[in-house]
Amino acid sequence: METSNSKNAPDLPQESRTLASRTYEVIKADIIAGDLPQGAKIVESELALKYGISRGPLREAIHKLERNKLVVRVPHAGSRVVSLDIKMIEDIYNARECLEGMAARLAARLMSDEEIESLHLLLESHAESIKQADGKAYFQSEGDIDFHYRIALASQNHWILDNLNTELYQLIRMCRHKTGQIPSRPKYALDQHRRIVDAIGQRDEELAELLMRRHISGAWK
Amino acid sequence: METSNSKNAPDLPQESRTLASRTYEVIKADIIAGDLPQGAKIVESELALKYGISRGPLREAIHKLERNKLVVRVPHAGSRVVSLDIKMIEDIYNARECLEGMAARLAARLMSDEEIESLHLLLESHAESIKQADGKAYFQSEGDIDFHYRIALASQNHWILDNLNTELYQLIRMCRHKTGQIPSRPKYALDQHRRIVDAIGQRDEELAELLMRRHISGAWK
DNA sequence: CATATCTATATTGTTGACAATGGAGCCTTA
DNA sequence: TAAGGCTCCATTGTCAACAATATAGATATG
Repeated sequence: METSNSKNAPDLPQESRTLASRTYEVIKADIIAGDLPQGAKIVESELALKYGISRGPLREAIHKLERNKLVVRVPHAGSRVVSLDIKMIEDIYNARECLEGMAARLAARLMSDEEIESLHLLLESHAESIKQADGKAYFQSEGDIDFHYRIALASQNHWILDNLNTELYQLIRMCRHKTGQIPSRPKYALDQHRRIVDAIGQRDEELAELLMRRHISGAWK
Repeated sequence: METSNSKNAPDLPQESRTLASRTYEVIKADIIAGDLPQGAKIVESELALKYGISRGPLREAIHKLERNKLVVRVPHAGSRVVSLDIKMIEDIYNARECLEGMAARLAARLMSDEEIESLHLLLESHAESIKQADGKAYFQSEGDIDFHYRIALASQNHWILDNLNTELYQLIRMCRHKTGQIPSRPKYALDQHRRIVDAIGQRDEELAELLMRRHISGAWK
C-alpha cells in the first residue's frame, strides 16, 4: 500500500472524536468570547436544541466545562456560567504565581540548550511585532500566553501543565475578554520575559522562579 | 417554625443528592483503598450492574473520577484506574510543594489569632497521640493531612483549596495505601509543623512559605 | 511460519422517553 | 394586605434501547 492509509479514517486531530467534546469546544469558545455571558443560566434542553444534539452528550460537555471551572453546577438546580469577581481573580493569580514559578524553576533545570535558544527566538519575534504594530496590544497578549505556555511545557510537569491549560489560562483569557484586555505595557513585560530566559540560560533555578513570580504578581494590579 | 422541618425531606448532608455522586464516592473509596487496583480496566456495563444503577449516572461518576485524575479515559477505548509511576508522583509533590507553600504564605497573612491558637491545639493533640501509641503511624499520617488541610483552608484561596482536595490529596492517599504508607518519622514531621505554625504566628509570610516547601519537599524522598 | 486482512463481538457513544425534584405563581386565610 | 401553604410547570436526574467504534480472534496468503 501507499503512504495513504488503507482505512479511510485517518487519525483525526483528536479534537472531534465525539459529539460531547466537539460541543464542549464550541461552548467553551462561546463562554470565553463572552457570547454566553457570565452568570448566564445554562438550560440543557435549550442548548441541546441549539447545537442539534441530544441531552446526553451535552451533559458531558457541561461536566467538562465544570471541570475547567467555567461553569458552576448545583445538583438539582442547574448550571450557570461562572461569574468572576475580584476575589476569584486574585485567587487565580496567586495560584498561577506559585505554579508558574515552580515551572520556571523546573525549566531552568531541565531545558536543553536548543530549547532555550528557541525561546530566545520567540522573544525576538515578539519584540519585532511590538515594534511593527505599537498599538496592537492584543497580539502581545496572546504572545504572552505563548511564552508562559512554553515555560510550563519545559517544566515537564504534567500536573502543572494540565492545570494551567485546562483551568487557569482559560479563566484568564475570559477575564481579558471581559475587561477589554488590559495587557498593559507590552515592552515592559517583554523585558521581564528576557530576564527570565536569561536566568534559565544560566541554570539559576532560584532566580528563574523569583523573576517569574514577580512578573506574574506584578501583572495582577 | 419549630426546628423540625415541615417538609419530610430534611436537607441531606449534600453527600447523596444524586445517584451519580453517591456512586462516585463509593468508587473513589474503592480506588483509594486499592480495591480497584491501579491500571484496572473500568467497564461501564460491568460497574453499572455491580452498583445496581444505569450506565448514565455511572458515566457521570467516571467523569468526576477523571476530573480527580483517579481515572484515565481515552475516547472510544474505555477508562482505566490511573497507575502511578515515580515520575507522576514527583510531579504531584512538586505541584503540592508550591501550592501549599503559597497557602502557608497566605495563611500567615490572613489567619486570625484564634485560628492560630486552634492550630496549636491541633498539634498538641497530635503530639499526644504520638506519645500514646508510638507505633500507630497511620493516625499521624491522617493527622498530617488534617494539618495541611487546615492551612489550605486558612489561605482562603478557593482555587488552591479545591485543587488540593479534589486532586492532590486523593492521589497522595492512594499512593500511601499502595506503598503500605511510609509516613516516616512522625515526631520529626510534628516538629516541622510546629515551626510552620510559629512562623504563621509571627506573621512571617516568607518564612512560613519556605518552611512549608522544605517540609513537603523533604517528605518526597 | 509469519503477516495481513476480514469478521465477529464486546464496549462505548447517542438517543428519546420517563421519573423526580425545585421553584414560581396562585390561592386561601388571618 | 401580608403570610403561609398548595398546585403546576419547567428543568434536571435516570433509564433502557439503538448506533458506532475498536479490539481480538480467525482465516487466508505469501
